[in-house]
Amino acid sequence: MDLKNKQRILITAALPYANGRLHIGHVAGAYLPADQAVRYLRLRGKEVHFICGSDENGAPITFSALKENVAPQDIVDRYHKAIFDAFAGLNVEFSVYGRTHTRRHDAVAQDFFLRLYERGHIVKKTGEQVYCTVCERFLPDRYIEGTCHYPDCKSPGARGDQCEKCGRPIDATKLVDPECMVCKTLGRESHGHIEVRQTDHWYFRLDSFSSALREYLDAHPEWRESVKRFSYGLLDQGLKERGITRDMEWGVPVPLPEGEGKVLYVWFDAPIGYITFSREYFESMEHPDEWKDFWQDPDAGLVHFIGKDNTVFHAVIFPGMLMAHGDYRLPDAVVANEFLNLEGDKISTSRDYAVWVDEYLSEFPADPLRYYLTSIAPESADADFSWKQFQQHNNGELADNLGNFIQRNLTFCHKYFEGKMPEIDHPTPAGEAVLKEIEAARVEIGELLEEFHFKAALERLMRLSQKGNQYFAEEEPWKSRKTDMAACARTMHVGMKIVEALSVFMNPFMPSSSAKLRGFLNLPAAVSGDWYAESKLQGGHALNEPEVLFPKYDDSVIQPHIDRLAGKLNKG
RNA sequence: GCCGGCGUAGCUCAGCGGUCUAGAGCGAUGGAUUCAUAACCCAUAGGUCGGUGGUUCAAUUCCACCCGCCGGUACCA
Repeated sequence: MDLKNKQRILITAALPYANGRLHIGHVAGAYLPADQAVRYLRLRGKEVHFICGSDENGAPITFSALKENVAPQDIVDRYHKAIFDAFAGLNVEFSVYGRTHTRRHDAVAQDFFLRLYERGHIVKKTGEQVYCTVCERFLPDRYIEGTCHYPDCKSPGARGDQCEKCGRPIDATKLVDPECMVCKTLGRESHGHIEVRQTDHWYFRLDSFSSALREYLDAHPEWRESVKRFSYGLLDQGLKERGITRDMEWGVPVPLPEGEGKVLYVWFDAPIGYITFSREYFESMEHPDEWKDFWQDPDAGLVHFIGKDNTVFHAVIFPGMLMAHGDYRLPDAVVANEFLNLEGDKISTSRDYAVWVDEYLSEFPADPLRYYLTSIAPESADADFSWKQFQQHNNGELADNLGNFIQRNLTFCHKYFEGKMPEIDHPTPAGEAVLKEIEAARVEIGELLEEFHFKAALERLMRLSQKGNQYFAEEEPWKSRKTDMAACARTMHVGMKIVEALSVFMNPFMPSSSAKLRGFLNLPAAVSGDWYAESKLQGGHALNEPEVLFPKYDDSVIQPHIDRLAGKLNKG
């Protein structure tokens, strides 16, 4: 995605919906790859800003508030903080983590809406919608249930958007014996008070950008297959006007006189949040106009990281909105991951069938999770998280391969070289080969990361570590140190170069372990701007005392997690 | 229903514009070794590449149909 030639890059990660805790599916989908890209690009000396924040509007938040008998603001305050803390614990470090339920965001989103309105890209239409007379509000289709209106189905439990039984789309206004799920959740009588009422809404004329959007996709053959397939699929079916307003109080008010009691649809305002937060960020940096460099100047880079469920909004609708507005450039890339399952089943927040980040972090450090999630990253197909496999990857790869390689080198230097980097006159041919291998890894890991192939990049890193172990075994420094210290030093000097290189290459994937290792090496932790351009570890350099970098976890700490999830399934 | 994905060694997966005797990691077996988190290193293990048919000199890789899972279907975000 030709980021190589871009010096200034803005990266966004999908805005988490502030209505629940953060789980591993979210992390693997968007935030971890985005964070790794940010860290890598910075190592390459790019100016990178990482934009994210809470998506705080939308109907589900108001329903959560009803359920808990608190204000919607209480809900978003709670989860905004919880999610931010979880990110911090995982070392996912944003330049800014904003929120959308603010006056400022209202203003930015309203301006955006008005611009489209004035340019004729938004039209008002009157339609029928289901209304609950007890809740005194219109309901999203998902929140009513009834009997399927297809004569050959007539199954109960059909939702307003789709019949669970026959799978066909439902016209919510035609459901038989509709039931308000909000009332039901709140323990109220849920039948008999659903009406169909007329209401006005504004629609974004996405259809008028069909050909422009197709050209946009055509210009990006390098995007991931799944994103292209999905987006072209939508275009082939024919785009429709999208309703972008809702009858609610909670959200960004529609900035029109007739818009009383209506707000912008959450998915219209959410991506505009990227713009709001960018502006807030650069204002806080006292460069209030600099956001324009990234949103309007094609020389800068703009990349969105998302989960595949957001593809329609980021690859089609938002670009359409930006086109309609006219002042914006289009994103260079939309990087979407597939879904992460858990122990073979779908992650389900409502059933508490998930690995929550805060829960994980109360017991384990961030890096083993970052490592495992990257090693199974759902880049081209859905992947499956299993605790057993987490344990195996941690113990067998992180600890036994990478950690042990580092450990054996460092302790060897401390035992037989007085804690110093061994001095060397000249490397052996085998040593030369290893140095070339380091350079090859540097280039290849870099290329893979530039193309957002995080899983392959991590595998490449691990192969370097394995190479190091092979070298160590072949050279047998434990023998030469008894007979030929100069030969031993030649071996260890080169081995330590691998350790040093790993300390840099590890950084995007496992930042805190990278920093720790840099500490053992007595090198500056911050390697910003330096993708191992040259070795800083010269002969005689004093090393610090190492500790075990990646401890192993035995069954006693893993099994309870497996049991907990199995319990959730049995009940569900 | 329609659109899309998946089904490859015991397990988890690479392989997605037909060239090698179909690969990797883990697991298993044998060997070597002791610097290291009983770690590492070497060797081996022969899986009808979901099924059937077709195109082709040649298909896991292309096409058709079938079986089994899964996702989307635009007011869930």
